[in-house]
Amino acid sequence: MRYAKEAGRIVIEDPSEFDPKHIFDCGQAFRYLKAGDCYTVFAKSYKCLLRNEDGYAIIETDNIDYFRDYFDLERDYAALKKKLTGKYDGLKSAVEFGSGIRILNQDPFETIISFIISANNNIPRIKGIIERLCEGLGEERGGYYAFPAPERMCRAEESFYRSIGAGYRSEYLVKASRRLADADFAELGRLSTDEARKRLLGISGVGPKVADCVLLFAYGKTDLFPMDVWSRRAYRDLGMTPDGNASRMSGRLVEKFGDLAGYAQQYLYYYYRENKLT
DNA sequence: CCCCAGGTAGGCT
DNA sequence: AGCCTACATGGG
Repeated sequence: MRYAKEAGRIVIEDPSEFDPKHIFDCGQAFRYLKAGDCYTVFAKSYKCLLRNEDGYAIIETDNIDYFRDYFDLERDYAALKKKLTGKYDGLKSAVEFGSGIRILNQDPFETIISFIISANNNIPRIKGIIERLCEGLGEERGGYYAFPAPERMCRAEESFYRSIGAGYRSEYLVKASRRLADADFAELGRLSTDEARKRLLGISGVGPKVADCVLLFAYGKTDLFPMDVWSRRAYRDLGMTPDGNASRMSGRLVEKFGDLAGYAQQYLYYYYRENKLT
């Protein structure tokens, strides 16, 4: 995608491949504030502002290199969408609807913890819990808080996680952060999707769905298809027969879409959830 | 009162 | 392996 780096900001000339609403309303990240068409985004210990200016999309930040990678700016989403809609039926309206989506490259630890919290929960609550988690344990960064490091989270007690509203997931958060306190997150990313998934499934609170979300939203693995209630609803529209087993359905979709499966899932998820299609 | 939300763990067969 | 249920919490 074409963009220009300037002092303290990135200017995206063709915002048809970059729409903050699509990027953040598609449920891959939870730490952002919306004010009109302006977004404030927090990731790891960094912050950026997204806004429109004369038809340009602007990313304002002190950490240009971090957010260039975070927003996956080197990838050609126009080509990717063309491939998806050209090769497969039943994706056209979903891809058009979420045309400005980008799959983020998020911090692995933050993503694991965030999606443990996401289990059997709704997005406004997830956002609130994560916000209180950062306020309680994150480093103060001048007006906002970083996402807490594993070494800090593993020193907090279960009662703290209860107090911020994490409910029964509090026990998972304690166990997971202890497990991850000395983890090599980069090494996990060098494994195959299946090997990395196996490792993630060993973490308390991480099941198949959370593992796939972490692999997709933090490690850029796209030969996977996280199954949830909305993707399930999309299934029959792809001309396939749901058999009730999420693992098998996911597997068949990966066979169908290959390395584009993760992208296909994200367009479908956003389209079906946003339009409340059943 | 009910049902639902980007599911998972533990127990049972 | 696969199926079942409890699980905190808040909103509709």
